[in-house]
Amino acid sequence: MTKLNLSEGHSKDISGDQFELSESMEDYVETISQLEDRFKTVRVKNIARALKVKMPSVSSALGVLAKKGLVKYEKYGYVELTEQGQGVAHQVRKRHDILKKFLKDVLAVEENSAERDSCRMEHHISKNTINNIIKFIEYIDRCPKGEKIYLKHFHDYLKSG
Amino acid sequence: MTKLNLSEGHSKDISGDQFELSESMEDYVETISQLEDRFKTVRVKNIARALKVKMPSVSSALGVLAKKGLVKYEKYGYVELTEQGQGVAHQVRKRHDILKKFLKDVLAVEENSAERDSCRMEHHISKNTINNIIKFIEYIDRCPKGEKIYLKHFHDYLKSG
DNA sequence: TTACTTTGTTAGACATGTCTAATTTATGTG
DNA sequence: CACATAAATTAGACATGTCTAACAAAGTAA
Repeated sequence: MTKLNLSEGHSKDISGDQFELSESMEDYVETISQLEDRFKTVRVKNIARALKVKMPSVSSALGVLAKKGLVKYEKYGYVELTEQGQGVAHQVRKRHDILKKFLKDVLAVEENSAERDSCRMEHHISKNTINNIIKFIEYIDRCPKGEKIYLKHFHDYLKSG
Repeated sequence: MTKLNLSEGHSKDISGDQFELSESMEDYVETISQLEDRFKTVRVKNIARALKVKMPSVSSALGVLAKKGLVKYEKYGYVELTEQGQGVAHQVRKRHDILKKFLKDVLAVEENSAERDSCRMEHHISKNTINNIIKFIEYIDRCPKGEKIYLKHFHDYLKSG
């Protein structure tokens, strides 16, 4: 099970709606953030490959994100998220991770579907709903054991019918 | 609580992906279906108002949907879903209703957010995930009482913190 | 039938986001 | 240094889906 830092106090500001980013732009920010984590230096080519788009699409997106102040970006150079960009990325990734954890651990959706669905749904989920999902996971994790047993029953039920 | 027909055997074919409809086109089909239910005769103007778009957008969408064989549509006349269109509508609405019920009854998301979120997420949820959600609701509805009590505890926990 | 109102369509602009093809910049090797 | 290769950009096409403005059809009422 993926470890999630649910106690970090992100009950607010998890939806990242103060930047009015399109689904597509959220994906770029999220991907850049993941690449920064993995490789320390990020280039147009890497983003393109990760998102399965061509390089001109990335160039164009970086223009938009730079104008919004979310990436630092000099032509032909490396790509970096600004502080604000990192903030947005954090929110988006958190939504993604929570959703995925929920799908896997509670609804017993298998890895592939959970990843695909959380990728797509993360852009369309409200603050309220994400917060309740966080609470749900917290609740199950914290409560003595009854909840986990019932969850286990459910997962068995899924298999046996 | 909304009554949902979960026993009708829609474990398959709930995602409606055999028509490759865009989010937007799914919304049109869903809305037309709802209007047919409510008013028996559907016109461009009604669709426009329901979806908060202008009439030319509806005209254009109807052209696309007619070409795909999902609506019957003669210029200046009434709009009707074909059999296929009704099939798609049924799938989309089912996804919507299940999602909304889940958000409300399990996660205790309040009506407005639940409606908004299910509207947006319904387009991005896989067959697998929807099926597990259906099973989850079934499970809770059918099991003696333990599960409902834990759900109640969770909802209390949400309020009290 | 004629005039008025409502409804709907067409034409064309615009925004977003993608792509290919052509060009430019950067980089590495002799 | 000079040239080949890889990486990135620009220019421009295309698809989707929206809008406004202008026009056309249908319905209503004298």
